[in-house]
Amino acid sequence: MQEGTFTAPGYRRGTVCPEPDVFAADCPTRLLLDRIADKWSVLVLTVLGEGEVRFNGLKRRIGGISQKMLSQTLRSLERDGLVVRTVTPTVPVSVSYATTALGCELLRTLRGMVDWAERRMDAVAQAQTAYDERERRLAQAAG
Amino acid sequence: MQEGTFTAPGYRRGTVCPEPDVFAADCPTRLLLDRIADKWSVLVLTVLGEGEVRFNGLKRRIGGISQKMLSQTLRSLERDGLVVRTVTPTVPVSVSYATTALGCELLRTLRGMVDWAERRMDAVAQAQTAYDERERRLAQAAG
DNA sequence: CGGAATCCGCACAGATACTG
DNA sequence: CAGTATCTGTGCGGATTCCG
Repeated sequence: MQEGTFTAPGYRRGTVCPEPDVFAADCPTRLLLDRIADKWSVLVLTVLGEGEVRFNGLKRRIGGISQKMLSQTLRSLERDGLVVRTVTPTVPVSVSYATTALGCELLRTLRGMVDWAERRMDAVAQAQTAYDERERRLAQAAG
Repeated sequence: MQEGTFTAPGYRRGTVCPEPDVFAADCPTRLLLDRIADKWSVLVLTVLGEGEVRFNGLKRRIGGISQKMLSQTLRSLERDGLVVRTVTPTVPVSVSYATTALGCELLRTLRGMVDWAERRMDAVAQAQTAYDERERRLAQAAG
């Protein structure tokens, strides 16, 4: 097993790549991309971009997320240094989450993706209709 | 079931939301986000951003992708109007993929995400180490 | 309130084989 | 070369329960 110069924690497989390359299955950057190119991560970070939010606030805001996935996503984001968790020892305890500077930096590019989805949805919908129509015709022609 | 003004194909659930909102579990934009905030979609589009590529070219370039996932991802991207498929009737047949204008637009924001991952990997790795160390201490203190 | 722990199903992903 | 078809398993994610 050859050693590379580019290693990182959270990187669990057998080989190490000499430089950052998201296209290499075993590169740490690829594993990182797998985590951030994830719908829940994107949504959580986007909400946190609006300001500090508490656990159940996030859960209420993000439709369809389970407590488990929210918990897992938050822990992963915190471990990667993208989110900070703040515990206020009230009764019952109050826990809030916010983006770090690093998370904020990433968030700028994620926001572009979310905005694009909301802005271009109609164009995508048209493309889908056209595609489905073509498929339908082909299937019919094939009989 | 109330009708909204904002509907779209590929939208299969019971309710319809009146305006684009990625935080609503049943909004078409949310379903779109689920598809593009996906590691394989991001990697495929990123490769295609470099120019027209054939099926096996993509497969070779993207480490760890199975032919099934590549095929599914490409079909989904094509249906959403982000990618065009071109068949050249040679023997054997040659099929190449490229981004559409719409896909190119999305790609600009995706590239930001990929670049960020490669650029900030070291900061993330540091955060992970610190987090794991904190966890280790807490676990030890708890005995 | 903010989780952790447990159980469990099924959809998704991998592997393999086959086809035009 | 560029896929489809089929099978199989497994781990993701939902539901539920319990705790500080």
